[in-house]
Amino acid sequence: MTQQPLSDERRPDERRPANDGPKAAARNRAALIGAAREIYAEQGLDAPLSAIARRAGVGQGVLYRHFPDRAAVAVAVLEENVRQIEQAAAADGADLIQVLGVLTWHQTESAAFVRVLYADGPGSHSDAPAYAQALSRRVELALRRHLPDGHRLAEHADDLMIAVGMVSGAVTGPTREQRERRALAAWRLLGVEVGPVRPFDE
Amino acid sequence: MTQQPLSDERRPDERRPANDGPKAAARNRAALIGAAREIYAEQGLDAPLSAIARRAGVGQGVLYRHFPDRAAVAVAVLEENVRQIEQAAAADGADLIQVLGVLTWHQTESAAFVRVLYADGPGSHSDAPAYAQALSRRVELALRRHLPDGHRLAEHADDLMIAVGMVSGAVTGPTREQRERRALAAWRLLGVEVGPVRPFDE
Amino acid sequence: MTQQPLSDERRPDERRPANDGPKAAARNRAALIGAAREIYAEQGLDAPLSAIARRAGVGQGVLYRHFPDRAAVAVAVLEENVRQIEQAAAADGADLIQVLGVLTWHQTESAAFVRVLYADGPGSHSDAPAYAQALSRRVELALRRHLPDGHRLAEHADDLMIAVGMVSGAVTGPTREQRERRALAAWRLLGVEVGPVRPFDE
Amino acid sequence: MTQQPLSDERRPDERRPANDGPKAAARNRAALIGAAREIYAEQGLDAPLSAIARRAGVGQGVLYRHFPDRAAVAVAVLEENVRQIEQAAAADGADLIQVLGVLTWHQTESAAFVRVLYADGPGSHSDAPAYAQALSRRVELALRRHLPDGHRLAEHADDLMIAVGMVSGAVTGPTREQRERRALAAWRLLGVEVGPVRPFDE
DNA sequence: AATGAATGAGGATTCATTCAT
DNA sequence: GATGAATGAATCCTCATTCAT
Repeated sequence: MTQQPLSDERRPDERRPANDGPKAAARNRAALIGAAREIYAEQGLDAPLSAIARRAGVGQGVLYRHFPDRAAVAVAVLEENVRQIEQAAAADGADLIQVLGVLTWHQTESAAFVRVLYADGPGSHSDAPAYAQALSRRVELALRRHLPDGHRLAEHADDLMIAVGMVSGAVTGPTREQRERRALAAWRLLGVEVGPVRPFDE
Repeated sequence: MTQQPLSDERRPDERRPANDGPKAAARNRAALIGAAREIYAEQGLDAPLSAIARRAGVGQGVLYRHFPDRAAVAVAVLEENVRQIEQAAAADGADLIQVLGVLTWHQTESAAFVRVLYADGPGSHSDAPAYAQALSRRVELALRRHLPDGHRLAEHADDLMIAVGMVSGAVTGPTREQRERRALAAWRLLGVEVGPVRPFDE
Repeated sequence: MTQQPLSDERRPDERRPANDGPKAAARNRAALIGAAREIYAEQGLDAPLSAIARRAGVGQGVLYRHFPDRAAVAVAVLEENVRQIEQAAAADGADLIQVLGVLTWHQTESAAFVRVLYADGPGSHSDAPAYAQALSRRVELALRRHLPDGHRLAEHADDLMIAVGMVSGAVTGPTREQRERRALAAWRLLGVEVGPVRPFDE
Repeated sequence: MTQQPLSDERRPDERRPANDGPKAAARNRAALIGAAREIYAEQGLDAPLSAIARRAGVGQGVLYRHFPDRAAVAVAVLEENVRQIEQAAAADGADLIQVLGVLTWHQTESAAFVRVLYADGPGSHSDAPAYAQALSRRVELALRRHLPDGHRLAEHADDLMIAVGMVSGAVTGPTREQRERRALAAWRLLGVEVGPVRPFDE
């Protein structure tokens, strides 16, 4: 996901055996989400769905079997991110600093992350905003669980998620490294300490 | 621009005879920029160009006569915003607080403002990012002109524009009022005072 | 192919159900090439691609699935012609006179034949001239295979294909019969004997 | 006409004074024909009319004042060529060889020459073929005037103009020099002697 | 359950032609 | 008469979505 694939082609290492047994469905779903994550990072959220199916090495029909519409794909990608953040929050000895590190990782991984999570302004076709909002809530809960009472972001109710949005807003640039640098600068401007920026893969 | 037009139709009060001769050119250009501003606010930057032409009450060809491509339209809209910010910065007795108020107005006016100005990440096909960057620079200069030496955002070179990006990131929501509330909360979290949020119209 | 269809409409006898599955692919490709051949003969090479798709009884997308661009369609049509010439050259007991007859048939069939094969002058935007040149070479080889050493067109290296171009240049007129008459006159002026002008179908 | 202009821009040396006196009309007509000749050579006969007007340094309306439709422009260009051929035929001491040299010059100058003169096959929208046919006749008369009785091309009635078409068919290639070489090879294959290939400018 | 071809609507773009100034 | 802006029809091209196999 970090290394940029060079083409739209199905990559050889993802070729699946001709085994079409019952486990294929779950495998396809996972392949689609992974492919979508890559394609989104490369082409943005408006990438053609056919590109995602191709990258996943499945037919277009399979994509529709698993996801009713375009938004559902994006949300599924996002859900994985959110689950990682929740896992980071639930891990032994987790604290806000650690969890923010994982959150920041995902913010810098793909601009898509943000555009889905906060897409409720003008321009959102609002087909699946409800679930996106639920995901936003889950992120908030994971963070708030470790938010000390006197923390800068604990003063007003909305401050926590506004800060998350702010950091996302600061995240621009062609490389992940540059985006991480800007994200960290943003947290610094907010006076908030952040742990190592990395995915959660216990 | 703030009040939502009810439909995509050409509004009756803008109907004009088929051909007003050369004098219509300037008028049409202005109408196109105004229409684009509205359409962008309503539908986002990916709105069909035909919708902009229709809203402006002109044929599609006129749009192409004035703007060679999609990006040129967005940049033209943005340029007006930037010019207002520059004028605010050049006004008598202007200070950072006033200028930030005008900047914030435009940030809350349209998500487009930001997506163009900071669109350099993956997903931007930007053929005209150079000019967008120039606009970004002009905003920075206008602000920096009033940035006192000991200011929070004067410490690191990038802090100023990162902060601008952060506030833009915080700006979501369906109504301008809600977006303004979030923008102000963002500036507060940054510890930066902002003047009245309003366009600059001397 | 020789008889002129009366209209651009999809002909009833070619109407097919909406989706015949994968097997339709080959059939559609053939239908497109056949339709293109007709349309080119009627309207010239600049005919709208939509007309070809309509004549073939398929959607526009199918055309783009099979042929990446306008030139690819023309080349596919041409390739069929060239293949016939090659087959005529490879047939038992073939001689130059026979092969020239088949070549001449295709020259009189459609002006398109020539314009693609020799289109390298100003006005050709040719993105795919390379393949067209390869086709030209294949025609040359098929002819040269039967070109006796002392033949009029064996003197200079370019004479053979210049002669082919010359005959094509002579071929004008609204009916195939008239074009054939002129083609034969052209070969006579060149002092070259030509066999019966007919397609090669074993 | 021979040297390739580098751009579509109006060339400085064709800038006309602001003098809009009565002689402007004739001057504009000439400028349009010259511009059309260049544009046809560069872009082919399907070039946009706007490019011709721009190159001529006049508004689009002027083009329509002088020429009712697209074909009329092409025919006007062609007429100049034909007139030169006629003048060459009428010149003192002219013979077939000289006149064919002038004809060949125009054949190599622009593929357009031919496409108009012989465009009566499929693909011609036949709006102005009558006048084109008249031009063709004028070329034929100019040549026939010097055609000796026992000449190769005097045997059958159509041979003369078929030969002209044949040479045009041989003329391909990106540079005039290459086209001239092929034209001369074509005349050689026809057993016809040709004089120096040059325009007629007594 | 998977495949990938086909459909067809939607949007981009280009020009011929008109016409107010 | 000249200008060149505006119109709008025509064409290109791309996908989202369906569906026979």
